[in-house]
Amino acid sequence: MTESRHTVNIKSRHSVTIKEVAERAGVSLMTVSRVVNDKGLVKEVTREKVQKAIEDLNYRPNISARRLAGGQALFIGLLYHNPSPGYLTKILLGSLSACRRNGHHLLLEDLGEKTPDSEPKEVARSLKAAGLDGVIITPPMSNHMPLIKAIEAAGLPVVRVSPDNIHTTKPRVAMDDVLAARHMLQHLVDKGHIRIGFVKGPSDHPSAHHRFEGFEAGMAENNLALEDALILEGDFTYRSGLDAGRILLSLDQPPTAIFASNDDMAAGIVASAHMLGLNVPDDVSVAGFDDTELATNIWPELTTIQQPIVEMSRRAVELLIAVIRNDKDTVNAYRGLMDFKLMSRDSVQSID
Amino acid sequence: MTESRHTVNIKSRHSVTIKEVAERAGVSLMTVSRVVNDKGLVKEVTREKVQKAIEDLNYRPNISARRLAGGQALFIGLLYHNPSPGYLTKILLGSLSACRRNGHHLLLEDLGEKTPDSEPKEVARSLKAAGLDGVIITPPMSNHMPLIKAIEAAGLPVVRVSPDNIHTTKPRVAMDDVLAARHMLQHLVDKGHIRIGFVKGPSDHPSAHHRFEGFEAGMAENNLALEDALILEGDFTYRSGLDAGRILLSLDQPPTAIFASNDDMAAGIVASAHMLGLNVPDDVSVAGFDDTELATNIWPELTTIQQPIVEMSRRAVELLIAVIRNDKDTVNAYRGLMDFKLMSRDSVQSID
DNA sequence: CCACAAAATGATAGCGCTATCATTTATATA
DNA sequence: TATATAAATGATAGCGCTATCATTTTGTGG
Repeated sequence: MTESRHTVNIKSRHSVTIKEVAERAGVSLMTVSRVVNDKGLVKEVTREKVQKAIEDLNYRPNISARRLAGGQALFIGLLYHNPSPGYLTKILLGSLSACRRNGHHLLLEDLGEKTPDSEPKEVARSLKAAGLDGVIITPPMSNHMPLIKAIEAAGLPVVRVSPDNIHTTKPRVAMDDVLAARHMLQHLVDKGHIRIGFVKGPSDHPSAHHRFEGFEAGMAENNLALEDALILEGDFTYRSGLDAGRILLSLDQPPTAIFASNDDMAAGIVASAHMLGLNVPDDVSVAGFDDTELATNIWPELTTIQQPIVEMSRRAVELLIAVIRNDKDTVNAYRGLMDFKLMSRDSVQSID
Repeated sequence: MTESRHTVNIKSRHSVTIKEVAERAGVSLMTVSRVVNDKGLVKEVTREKVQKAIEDLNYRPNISARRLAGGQALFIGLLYHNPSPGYLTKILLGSLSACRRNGHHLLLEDLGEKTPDSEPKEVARSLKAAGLDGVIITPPMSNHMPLIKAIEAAGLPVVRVSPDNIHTTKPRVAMDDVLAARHMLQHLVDKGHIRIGFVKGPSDHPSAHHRFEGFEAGMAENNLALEDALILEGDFTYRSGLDAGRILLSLDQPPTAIFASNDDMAAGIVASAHMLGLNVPDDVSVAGFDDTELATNIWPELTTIQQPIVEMSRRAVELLIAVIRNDKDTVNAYRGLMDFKLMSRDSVQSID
């Protein structure tokens, strides 16, 4: 903050226009616009003069004027269907942030009211009729192929968030569940656990396969044999975790650690341990997946895999813009899978 | 959808302008604008003609143009600090919806990075400098009086969401915790419960007082005596619910129902019951408050009080706009407390 | 110094709509 | 019928900015 700034009557965000900056810097409107938009073709001396005027006047561009004049504002649809609130929050934060930065509109579309199973074509048509330029589809609808095909057939570009087929060549944003599950398994092995139980998600759910695949790969890497009695299947609910935990912890030789395919089931397993008078993590360590709100609500807090949801949704917006703009460089730059994070908390400990 | 619509080449949302509607309806731009904005001074016959043209062409106003021309777009700051994700989601959905409908900008401000306890004036100054027209403050910051006073002193109108002092004459949006708690207590009594335990929130938290006040009032209305041993204090965490549940359920005469001041503690009480080999709700009914995600994640699902958060945040935006516009009628219309909803689920049952 | 090309800068119409003032039409009254 | 008033409609400048074309400045080579 320069001293001269305190003598300027700053009324509101919209009072300082590009005209005033131009006058103060002694250049034209267009030169200010070029500086603001990093357009090049501006001499460094001139640029510095303009930058100073911008700072002195606390100039902020008027987004509405930019959009109207530039005619470049896109309308991006974000489709969701019964997400967990924690997941939707992060999706919203990331996508809103990316839209704001790029001067685009984000329109939320809750498919819960639309019974998408019945009429994919009708949904696609109404999205098109709403004037959307492209669509981001979040789980679980990111795996609903009839709907996706209908939207693409309607001529709308689509970016999918965490589709089950992460190897698709179509635009998608995802992290690697297999690698993340291997990482968690390795974490348990590094803590000395050898006898490790695993609770799968529902077999009709491909992400459940990916997580199990990572568990299997990690066991193989550590030359640990899979034992059928230690591998059960749940349905991603707390109740199914309760049931699985009761079975695993009642074995003659119970596991010293249990890795559940999501946090809800992990929380149910913790509750089962407590029902059986066991202490977590002293008697059994429990790990989850997803880092939902539940993971830190219960006691002890869960060790789990955190998905970078905010960053994924931000990237989904940027990828969709690149697709719409036919910006192949950016599309290619975003092919990679995103990093996850292992959140080590109180539900896992080393074997003494 | 009329038949004639299918013969129109609809390119995108921005292709149909007010000019095209005017031509089709045989009126001026301003007449279309008046119809679109419900401005009055338009004959019914003319209005119908314009409406038909709007529908035929699927005209949608260009928000950027409206904001730029109208010069009425406000920048509304939404301040939050470590909210639960479920809470923030609903706040976002409601406030975004209200902002979109009114053509205003919503700017999110996460106070978590700003250590608001240290510099309320600095926070207020930066909000003002960002060009905001007004601010919505969500819990827990809606009770941070130094910050609120600093923001008001900086000349920014403030609307608080769920402040602890719901009787304040300053603009706020809230529901009645006392009445809601009375309602839940009555629900338990109507189910035949007489011996009812209560777990308070932390005594330095005014909403905890309100909920206890409602419990007390409901007990008095039903001529039920308060028994000290049945009333404990937790700190709104799952762990404190575990502890309180263990104590209450180990009494010589345990309660037949326990009402916890929030869902986290209620979930901990359910876990304690399970640890003690008790069945919920057969052996003890458990009720919570807030209807957080946790309430339906655990098993059995909690009977609880649901706050109308989406509607509250929508109203907060509209109230703030009314304050900024000095629209006293609307400000007065929004003085009332908002309705809650009792969500009756599996954790409470009648005494046989 | 001159000619030419490239870089830098400037002027302005227009983006879609609305606030405001001007004009036209309809209605009421004498 | 004439006049005044109210209701309804229309014309247009301008909101803040950018795409585009025009003009000026600078740098290079002969």
